[in-house]
Amino acid sequence: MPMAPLSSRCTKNEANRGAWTAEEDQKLAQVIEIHGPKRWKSVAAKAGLNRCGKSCRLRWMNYLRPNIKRGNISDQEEDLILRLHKLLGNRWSLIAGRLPGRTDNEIKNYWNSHLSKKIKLKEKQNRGFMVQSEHEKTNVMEMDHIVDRRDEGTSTRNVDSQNSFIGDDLFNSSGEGPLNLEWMSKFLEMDESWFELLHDM
DNA sequence: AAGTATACCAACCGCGAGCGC
DNA sequence: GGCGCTCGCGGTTGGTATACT
Repeated sequence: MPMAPLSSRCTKNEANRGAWTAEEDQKLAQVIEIHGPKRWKSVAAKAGLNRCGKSCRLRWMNYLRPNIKRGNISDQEEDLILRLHKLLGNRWSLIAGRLPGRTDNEIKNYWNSHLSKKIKLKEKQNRGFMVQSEHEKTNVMEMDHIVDRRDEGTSTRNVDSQNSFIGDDLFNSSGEGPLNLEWMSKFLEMDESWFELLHDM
């Protein structure tokens, strides 16, 4: 396994690791307020933090940034995550970009700890396996609730079939290779209206 | 009450892309 | 064009909280 470039790794001098303290948060926020969220290495140095720039960036992006929403992901947001994931796969930053106030890390965690399990259980149930625990039952019921809402109304169905088409097109890409890159770039340049459709569903 | 298993999530790691020199 | 630096992304780890036995 080739080593990553030295510049991408935290050095021995940047020894402070683990959970951030309130004091560190405050120092970081102060420096960013003055210098802006860029040049993370120098931000870390200016703040007098024994942390690498990467760590500072992550802390800012996931916790200290203004307008961050934390916890309590709503049904609507969950629904949107499911749809976007179906469409985009594990493109967490893109998905997060469509959920104001949510971070890629939070969505990734939410997916890994909640949604992926729910989906597996749903598939298990669809294959005819018994759902045994109360926890499993709750998960399946929640998935049913989301699917039911998605299937309400003809306009929803129409949009859903459009999504399916887009998703299939996106991931099948004329049968060769994992992605149609030309299509993907067009998709990423799409205006907001298509995503508003997702919100309205 | 104590030990163990599981769930959750903050933080770290490695990699690749973009940019400037 | 090559090199080094910086940034952003997605995968993974590890600590803590909670549930279960």
